[in-house]
Amino acid sequence: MAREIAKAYDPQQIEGRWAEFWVKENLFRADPSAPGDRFAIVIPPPNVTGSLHIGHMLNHTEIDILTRWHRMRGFNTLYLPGMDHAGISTQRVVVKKLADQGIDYRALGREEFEKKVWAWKAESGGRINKQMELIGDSCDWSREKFTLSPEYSRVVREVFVRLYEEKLIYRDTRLVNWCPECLTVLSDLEVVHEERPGHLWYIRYPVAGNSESVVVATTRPETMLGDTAVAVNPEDERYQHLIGKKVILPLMNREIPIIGDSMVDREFGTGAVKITPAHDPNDFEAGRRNRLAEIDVMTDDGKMNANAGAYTGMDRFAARKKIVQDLEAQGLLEKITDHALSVGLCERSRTVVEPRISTQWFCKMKPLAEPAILAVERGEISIVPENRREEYFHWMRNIRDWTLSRQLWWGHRIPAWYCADCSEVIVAREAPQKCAKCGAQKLRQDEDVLDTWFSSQLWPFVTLGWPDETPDLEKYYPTSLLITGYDILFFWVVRMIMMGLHFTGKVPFHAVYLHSLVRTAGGEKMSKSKGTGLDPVALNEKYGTDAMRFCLTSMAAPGTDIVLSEDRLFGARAFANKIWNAARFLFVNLDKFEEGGAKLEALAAPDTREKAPYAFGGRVPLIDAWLFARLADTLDVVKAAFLTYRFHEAVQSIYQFFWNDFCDWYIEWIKPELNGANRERATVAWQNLFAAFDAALRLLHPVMPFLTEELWHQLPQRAGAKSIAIERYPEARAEWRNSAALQEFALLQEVIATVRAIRADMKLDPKKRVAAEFSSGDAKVRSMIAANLDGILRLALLTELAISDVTLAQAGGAVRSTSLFDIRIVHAESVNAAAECARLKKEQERLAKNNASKEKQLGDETFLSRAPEKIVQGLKASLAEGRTELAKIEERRSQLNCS
RNA sequence: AGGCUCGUAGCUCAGUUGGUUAGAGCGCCACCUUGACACGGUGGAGGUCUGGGGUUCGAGUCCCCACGAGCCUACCA
Repeated sequence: MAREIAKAYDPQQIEGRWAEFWVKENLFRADPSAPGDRFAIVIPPPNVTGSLHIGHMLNHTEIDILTRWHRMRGFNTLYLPGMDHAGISTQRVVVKKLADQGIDYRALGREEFEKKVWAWKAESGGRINKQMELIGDSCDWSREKFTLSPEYSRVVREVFVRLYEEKLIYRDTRLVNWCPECLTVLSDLEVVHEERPGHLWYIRYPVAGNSESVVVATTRPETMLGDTAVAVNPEDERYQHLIGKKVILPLMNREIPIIGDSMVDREFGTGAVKITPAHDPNDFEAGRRNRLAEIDVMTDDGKMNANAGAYTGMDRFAARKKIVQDLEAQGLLEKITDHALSVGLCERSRTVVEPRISTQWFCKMKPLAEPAILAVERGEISIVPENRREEYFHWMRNIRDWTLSRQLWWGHRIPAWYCADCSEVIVAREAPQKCAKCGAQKLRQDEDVLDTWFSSQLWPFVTLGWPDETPDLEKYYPTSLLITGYDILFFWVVRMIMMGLHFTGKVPFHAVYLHSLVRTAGGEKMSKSKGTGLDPVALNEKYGTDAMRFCLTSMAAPGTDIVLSEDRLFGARAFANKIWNAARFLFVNLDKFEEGGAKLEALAAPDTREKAPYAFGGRVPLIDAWLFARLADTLDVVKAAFLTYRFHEAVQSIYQFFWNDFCDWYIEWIKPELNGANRERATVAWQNLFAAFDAALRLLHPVMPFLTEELWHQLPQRAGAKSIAIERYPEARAEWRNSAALQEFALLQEVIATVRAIRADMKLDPKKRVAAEFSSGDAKVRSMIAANLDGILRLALLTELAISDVTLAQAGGAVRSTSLFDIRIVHAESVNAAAECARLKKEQERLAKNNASKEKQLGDETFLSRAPEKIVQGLKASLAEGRTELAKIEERRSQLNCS
């Protein structure tokens, strides 16, 4: 039967098919009652704001690699998918979509708007699930969860009520971050800071009742309309006499007191500060300390309100300009200096955040943080990379209360009701019928919703069934590992740890691996809103999903960010193609072999692959022993690397094994055997080739699932088997390890490379076979060469290789030497003496320099007495080799009469 | 303001506890359109590891300073 396989790998032809197959066959369904150690991982739920970006691709690839790897190694594996309703982000997306259609979402009303968002959720969520399917996520779709599903909401209310009852959630009026565009309060984390050039305006406030005045400096003049005091440091002699007096607030003509407060830095500005309790966090504190009035001068959308006198109705920044002008006109503007300041921006809208006084719900964090700090200190949760652990501690030890409520419509409605009659606040799991205090039935539920992270923080246990004691919770909680980007360490990871400990008494996961961010060429974080994001699906179409997975992980060294480059993608695609063609080689030759009448299926049945490598004539051929030894080494490296999240190391080691060892050496070496006249030898070669290729595919499968699945199904012995994804991962077997074979084959490689180098130097016809001589003083080396002569002759393009123990250095012709052996090509034409002399001179200088530095070190008494014996011996051996080589070079030079 | 990370070949990046001749991919040069693969093969050139100082028998690797790049945290008007 002739197999049809395309010459070049075309991922588009096969990926979609397998993606569908994995879903349809339900291959990744978790079974808590099945045997096997747990490997459970919950997805960091993507936001339903649109589609997955390149960062998700990296995240999912890492998760999926480890999941597939564990699954193949026999673990009871769960990869739980799902999505986050992403309150503010999603609401913004839908509001904008509606606005583009000329619809004001507020006019729509809450209920209608929510319907629109649910429709959007269906669309975006569907797209995301399709993307996940296409990038190969091997998750259990039957367990998909959503943070705003009715079941999830029930648990969110439960948690809110419990925390309220424990007095960890409370309602308070304080200064909060307000976004005038999103029209909601924000937590401190949702405010990003940006350094911007600005000014410091010095404004003169006249003292009431005399001719004195106080000059204050401010970066936000418009807030002066809400000033309720001027503060000076009580120790400051310049102002001491004014404390207790009053100033007249310019523009407003209001008298406000001069107070003493030690918060004032005498060195900064003028040493006198205007106090605006309703618009500045410091001033707010000062105001409360000194019982000052709090005057809010702005509206929700950032305009000046009725308290702003003549400026009422103006935009806050327009008001700033006008106020400065007016002050100047009145001669009250003392001076203006440049002043760089960091402004707080809304993470989502990039609007300047306005500090405002507002009544909101808060969560007390200190008591929750303490056990979470302990858990990490005790090592119950490991955080990788190490430096993030320190960030964790720093953050947790300085944690502040969390503003929970949001003035949005999309989210979990706060389960609090207010009595219209007695103002009682009722927090309950279900809507109460009447006021618990006065019995009135006029109850109004809080309009606000919860910060989206309030629900996400419950993700690891709610998705497994908590608060019910489900088999899933029993088996898979705590989960094994969390993989996510370090940018949401504080938003999400720390909160999950706190909530997990608080509500389940257990850590939510045993390890956290925080991966890199994918950045633009300029080093910036990729962002859709800035247009610098990359669409993974488009890239996958161009290069193949496997190549993308491979490329991203090959660059994912822990602790460093990734700058995705086109070059790397080319390389990854080439690798996929290389494997494809290695398989093609196999299939094409298999056809020829099968025409010879062998029953290969029987020889290479699945259970026989474990017995490889097979022997021929009572002995495993060197090439096979060597390949399996290399495979064992590779498996060791891969295992160690995956267990420490060093994806790049694992992937590079696989690459090296497949391309260099398997393709460049193994396949090239065994070519003649496969279809050779000796059927018995050919059969063994095929058995070993199959076993090796089969193992190599399984080795690669977690990284490149599509390609390996496709090729694995084309292997002849796989006809009845379902998927490589549920095959056993190869284990580095003891009998594969073979350091003698590794050493011996390395010698052959060196011999072949040496001949090739001489040939290239001499510019011999690349197709012409020539005769050569080999010499070594080491009998073992000579016999190893003699035993593998056929392969050497073929790969080095030689007609013969005469073996002797006479050094060839002083012989004529083209000689190249190492400390172990000499090789001479027997060639009628003379060597280009000048070129050879130049090459030898360079070698000579290099060796002489190296030897000299080693001699110097070995002559150093302190080195000899302090360095470990192993190092000293190694250096001595290396010097001996260097000297032998140098001697040979010098001999050659004199023999060639080099100057 | 504090903290963190990075600065290694033309480019993009590896380099685990300090140890003998610092690696890979791409690009480059030469040759090879060979029956798995030109998304290929063979051979080769090319870094003294940003700069300075220190610890050490020994430093790309540890410490200090400087310069450059990026990130995070922060209520100095």
